[in-house]
Order: sequence, then structure tokens, then C-alpha cells
Amino acid sequence: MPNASLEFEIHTSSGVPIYRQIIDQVRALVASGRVAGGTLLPSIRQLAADLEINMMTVSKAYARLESEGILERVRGTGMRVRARRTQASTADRQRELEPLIEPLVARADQLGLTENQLVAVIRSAFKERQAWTRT
Amino acid sequence: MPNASLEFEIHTSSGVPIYRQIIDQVRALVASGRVAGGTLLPSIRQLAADLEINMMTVSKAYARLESEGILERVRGTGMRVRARRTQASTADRQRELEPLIEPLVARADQLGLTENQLVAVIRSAFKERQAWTRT
Amino acid sequence: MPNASLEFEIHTSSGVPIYRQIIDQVRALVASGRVAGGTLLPSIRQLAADLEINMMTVSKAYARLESEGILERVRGTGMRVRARRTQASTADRQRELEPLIEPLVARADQLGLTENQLVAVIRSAFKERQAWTRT
Amino acid sequence: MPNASLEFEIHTSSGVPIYRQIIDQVRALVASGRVAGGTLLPSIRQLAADLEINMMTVSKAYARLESEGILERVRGTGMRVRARRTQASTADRQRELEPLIEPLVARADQLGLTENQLVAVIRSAFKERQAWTRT
DNA sequence: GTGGTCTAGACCACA
DNA sequence: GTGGTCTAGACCACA
Repeated sequence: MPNASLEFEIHTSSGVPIYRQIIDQVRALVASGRVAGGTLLPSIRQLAADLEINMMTVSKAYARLESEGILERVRGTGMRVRARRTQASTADRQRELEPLIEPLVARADQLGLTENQLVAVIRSAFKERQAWTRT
Repeated sequence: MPNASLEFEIHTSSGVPIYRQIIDQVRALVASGRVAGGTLLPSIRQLAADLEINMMTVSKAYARLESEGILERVRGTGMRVRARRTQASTADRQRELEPLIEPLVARADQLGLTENQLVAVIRSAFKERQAWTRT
Repeated sequence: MPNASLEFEIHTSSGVPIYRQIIDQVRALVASGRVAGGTLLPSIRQLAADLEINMMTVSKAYARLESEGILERVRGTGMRVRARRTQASTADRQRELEPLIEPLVARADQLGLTENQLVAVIRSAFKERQAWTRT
Repeated sequence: MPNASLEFEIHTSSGVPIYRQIIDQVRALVASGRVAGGTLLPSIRQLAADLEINMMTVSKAYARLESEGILERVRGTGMRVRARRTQASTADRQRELEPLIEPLVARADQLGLTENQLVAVIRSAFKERQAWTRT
């Protein structure tokens, strides 16, 4: 299933800038090893159309990813994932989630939820997602 | 333990506007039933000083919470939590977390983590927080 | 003469992107030691107005300089030159010119000019500039 | 030494479009008198291969030079330098350098270099080039 | 077709 | 006042 993992998801309600969401997702996909070095990303035009956002927003995200060394520009072709040795370790990938987990755990606590109540809703969201994307 | 739970936490690295983080936290605290109707919030001046942010940012958050009917302005006294019947149900409080959970689960999936690997890091973060705030 | 050296010059005929010219000039001014750490740059709006270009172009240049660690953002105030130890060495500053010198020398050679003929025109341009900017 | 001077040099790091660099170099070579009227330029295919760039880029440069009256298209043969009376005067050829010199002198000034420090690095670059290309 | 640069202008967060 | 984000759209360089 080529490109199956190159689905981007934008959460506009979160307040997180769109270009940042794109950056974080590309980083995640590359770290997961699901997107191999050499993979061509959707073109700026294509992704902008898919997400119904402006080309410049995508361009900005790609430009930053290029300057981070995660993507490389191929003239006339598009943006490509730079060669990567291997998948990052589980611990490293878990660490990538920290910025999202900290606020969540704080909020759950403030809501007076227990650890198990939080985990329950996570598990349910995870399963729902799997059912959804297994297609 | 009055006001014990009125600790705010700002995550500047997340890209989420500060005033929004305040709003969401007040909402969470009220929904949790931990903050009873009538509770006085820290003054704008006080909270701005505590969080080392601008007073206008706090003011804006409070104003929105007032217009949502969660807080009420008491002349000469400050902002007060409006009378609430009871704690929201667990399900309702879990639902409050959705905007934070969706991006997290998506990111975890993109990182190629399993449900259990995600839950493990959540549990660990939760326990760490409890140890930290039990003080 | 405060800010005397914070004059930017854009050469639109050169084909070099405007934002790049700004970046290079800020780098040069900082390397020269003429612009001390802490100096406030002209605001995005101001510089855009002065140079009669779009704010986003200036913003892009400033953003890159920030990510290079040369500038830092001060909330509500503007962009500031980050603390620098000292002026770069003469050799280092001369090295900064290489990208401009190589094409020039190549062109001069292709024009059949001698070293002295090239130097003569450089000296004259330099003196003219000094007369111009000594004001 | 026929064609000895028909070496093109592309500086990709400068941000100046490749086609423009080609145009400027042809102009310089012709103005220098080193390339006489009637001289055949390398074919589009050849030059594109040499410089490892796209044929369209060369083609565009040649087309503009043709419209400027510097080159002429010879059916079945290629692009030829149009008859020129004589070498341009030294002053004229020096004037051709202005677009390159202005930004250089400005940058040198911004770097806090003196006229002599600038000239020193120019002389050194010139000599280095001579040593290199005398072959 | 690809990405890059730039504009004019809107609206936001923050000091 | 400051910078940040985003849009809609133009035009360019290059494959």
C-alpha cells in the first residue's frame, strides 16, 4: 500500500498552526520508519488542495523540514524524504509524544479523572482510529 | 483544600495560545467539580504575575469565560465561578479531552506505536504528575 | 549615531531574492561588530515600508535569522541582535565576501580586464560609497 | 586558442538564476573582444550537459541573447556571435561590472572592512583564478 | 509538471 | 505598538 501512511490530518480547532502540524506529522512518519528515505511527498499544490489550505502554508512547512535535513528538494520533481538509516527506537518515538502528553495529563487531572479513566478514553480513541484507517 | 487545584500550567512550546490554555483549564477545573460555584479566581494581576504573562492575556481569557457563563464578574472583588449544580459526569469530562486526544492518537499511530506502547507512556506521565503534585 | 549602520540596501536588479539580501546584510552587520548584541532591528513593518517591499518578505528573512541564532524575538518589542562576544576577525569577514567575489573576478576575467583595472573600479566604487554614506 | 574562453561558470549558491549567469557571461565574453564575431557557441545540448543543467535553461539564455542582438541563430548550425566591430573600451567593460560591484562594496562596508582589506582579498582571488585557468 | 518568491491584505496573540 | 499565520493569486526558474 504505497503512500498509505502519507495521510495528513489537520486539527484546526486546536490552535496549533497548520504548518506546524504538517511538520510534526512528517517528522513522526519519518521517525516511525513507515516512510522510507527517498519517498516523494505530495507536492505542495497537491497537499494544499487535499487539506484545503494555502500553498504557502505547505511550502513553509516543507521549507523548514528541508532546513532540518529531513526532506530534500529535487528540482522539478518535488520534496523527498532524505535517506534514513532505520526506524527510531520505541523509546525515542514515545519521547516524541511528550509535548502532546503533558498537556493532556494535566487536563485530565484538572478534570478530576483517574489514570484508568484517562487510559480508557485513550484506548477507545485508538481502537476507533484503527477501525477507521484500516481501510 | 481551597484553591489547591487552581494551579495553572502553561506549555509555551505547544503553539497553543496562552489565553486558550487558561480557558481550557478553567473549564476543566469547573467540570471536574473541584472548583465549586462561588470560588474566586486569582486576580488578573495575580495570575499574570504567577504565569509571567501579560495581564491582557489573562483578561481576555476571563472575559471569554464570562461570556460563556462559566465565570461571573463581581464588582470590586474579581471573577467568580458561577454556581454549578454538580460535577459533570465522567463521560462528559472524558469528552472534554477529545481535542487533545485526537491529535495524540494520530501522532502515536504515525509514529508506528502500538496502543499499549502509547498507554504505557501515558500511565508513566500520569504517575509522575501525581508524585509531583501530591506535595 | 545610533542605528547609523542599520541601513539596508536592496539591489533588485541582481536576481538575488530580497529576503536573502536582508539576511546577508544582517549577518554582515553583526559580524562587523558594528551592531552590538541587544540592538533592536527595525520592525518588520518599518523595514518593509522603508524598502517598499512586503512585510512577509522581511518576516521571512527575520525568521531565518532567528533560526540561525543571530536574532531573537522579544515579545511585543521586536527582533533583537543576540548577544555576541566580539567582532569577527578580519580574515573571517573577508571570507564572508567570497560568494560575491568569485563571480565578480570571473566576470572581470571574461571581460578581459586586468587585475589592476578591476581594482581601480573597486576602489572608485568604495570611495564613492564612503562619500555618500559619510553623511 | 579558439573557444578557450568559452568556459562558463555557474555559481549555484548565489541565488542568481542560472540563465542570467549564462547571459551575463556571454555578454562579458563578447564585450571583452575575446570572442570574435562569428564564433560558434556550444550547442544547447552540449552546454546543458557540461553545466549539468536543463536544456531549457540554456535555450532561454540563448533566446534572450538573440533578442538582444548579441547572438544570431544559424539554421542547422547553432548560435553564433554576431559581428562586432571591436573590443569595448576598458571603461565600458568596467561599467559592466557595476551590478556585481555595488553589492560587494556595500557588503564589505557593512562588514567593517577597509578599502585596502577589500582590495587585498580581490587581488588574491584574481591571482588564484589566473593560476587556475592559465592551464 | 515541480518548488520559489513576492504582493496585498486579513486577522490573531501578545506587550 | 510588536511579530505570526494564513489567504488568494501573480509570476518566475527549472525538469
